[in-house]
Amino acid sequence: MLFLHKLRMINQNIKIAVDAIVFGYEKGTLYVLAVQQRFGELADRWVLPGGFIKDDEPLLTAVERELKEEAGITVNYLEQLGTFGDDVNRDERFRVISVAYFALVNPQNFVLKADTDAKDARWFPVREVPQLGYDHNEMVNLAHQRLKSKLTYQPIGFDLLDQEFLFSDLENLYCSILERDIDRRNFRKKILSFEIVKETNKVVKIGASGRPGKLFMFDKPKYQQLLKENFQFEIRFA
Amino acid sequence: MLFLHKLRMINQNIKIAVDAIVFGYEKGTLYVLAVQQRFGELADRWVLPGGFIKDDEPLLTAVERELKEEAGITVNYLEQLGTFGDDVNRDERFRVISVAYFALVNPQNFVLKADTDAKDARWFPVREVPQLGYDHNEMVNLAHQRLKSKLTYQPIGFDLLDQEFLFSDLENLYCSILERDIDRRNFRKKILSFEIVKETNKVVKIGASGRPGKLFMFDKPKYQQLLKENFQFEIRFA
DNA sequence: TTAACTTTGTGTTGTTTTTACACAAACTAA
DNA sequence: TTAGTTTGTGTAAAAACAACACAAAGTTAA
Repeated sequence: MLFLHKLRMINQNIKIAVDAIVFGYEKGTLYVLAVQQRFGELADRWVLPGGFIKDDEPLLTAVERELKEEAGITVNYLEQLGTFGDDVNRDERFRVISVAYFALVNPQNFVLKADTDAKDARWFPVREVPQLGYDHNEMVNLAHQRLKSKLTYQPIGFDLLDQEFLFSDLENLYCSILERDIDRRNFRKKILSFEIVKETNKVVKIGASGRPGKLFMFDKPKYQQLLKENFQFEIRFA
Repeated sequence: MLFLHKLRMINQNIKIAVDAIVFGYEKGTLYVLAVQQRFGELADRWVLPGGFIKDDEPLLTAVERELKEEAGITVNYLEQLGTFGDDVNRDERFRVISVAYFALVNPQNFVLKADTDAKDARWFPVREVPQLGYDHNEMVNLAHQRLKSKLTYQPIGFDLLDQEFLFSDLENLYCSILERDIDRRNFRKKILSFEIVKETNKVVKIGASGRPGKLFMFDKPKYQQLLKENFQFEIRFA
């Protein structure tokens, strides 16, 4: 940290922003949220939701606020991804350092309402994200990698699903995000062995064909307790 | 990101700093680098090396510069740890958001020379780090956890050792940092199975007793090549 | 009502990986 | 030359993983 005698010399001209990479998942496709700028020379350009933080505002609060303002959503999972500040010209106007956040929403929050600040807010399939402003495509890529790797060592997939889900939903989520085949029996065995999902006694049929399936839920309290006991979630499949 | 019509409203009063948690390792003990502030009301207080970034300076450059200035060292490994900006009063003077970096040095760089800005620079055993200024103890804890977990899935331990090392050095490093016993035979088998360490043909005796051992080296090019081929480093022991 | 189709649900076996474990070789110091 | 220290090495039992197929419960259409 700087020392007091230097204080007078501090005259930084750098702004701080937050940006969020929000993932949503539906029927085998992973989506990323982007918003369209409303004003300025660069209006109409797609970017990640985000914005400058206020002087007295914690970083996390700023992200949550921007997500509300620009897309009208509340996320299910939120963690810091990383801070982008090595490219001094990443913003064309003046120097901005941005703290990027990684977020997941479940389908309940999948409905968007572009609000005051954004002209539009849309979900893009992660493979079809258009060119975004600033270094936001880089952020998306980094977040996408993070999602893939976290999926294997943290039970984070549940945050992309409804509270109650079919086992096949979970399995398809893993298959499609990790882009590999998974043996249904081994997957089920593995997940159940952790004892962090509990079976409801509801049975539903989804598509209009096939045998109805049981609904399951993530048992979060149980998971948190297991964590204290040195439990390690991990999924690795051939 | 903010939109242009709002530009006039941006008048952030927040400063940005970087801080580094630098780990060194010697003879079974893990050390963290701290510096003593030289000036100001809070002189003499121990803190992590770091400081404010310059307007046109990439974050990484700023950390490297501060490490040079305050402790006269160059690190062996450097990555972003996280950004601390949720506690609006983490700095008692005014709002500072700090990007924390995680760094490793090898014993060559273990010699410190407190330079212009710091009164003193010292290695503290990680278990005996004194109370530091700001939220720096939190940073140390987070970095310590990161080190422990990274050790198991990235060949990062080599960055804490001399370029040439005995197998027992590596083993002891793992034992002491992860705080668990490791079976010497299984460990050696595992590491060798990755084929990322090569044997030199030097043989040395270190302490003045016992059978001399071969020196080994980390084969970084080989490792980087294996990475491209989907190689996964991983160490997990009972 | 039955046959064809779709999706859920379940066990076993062979293979690979992990764990546990002990003794000889090379040197030093007394 | 004996006792002490550190390096170096193999095997067997246990656990985890991978591969694999068929019956049950429903729908739809002939």
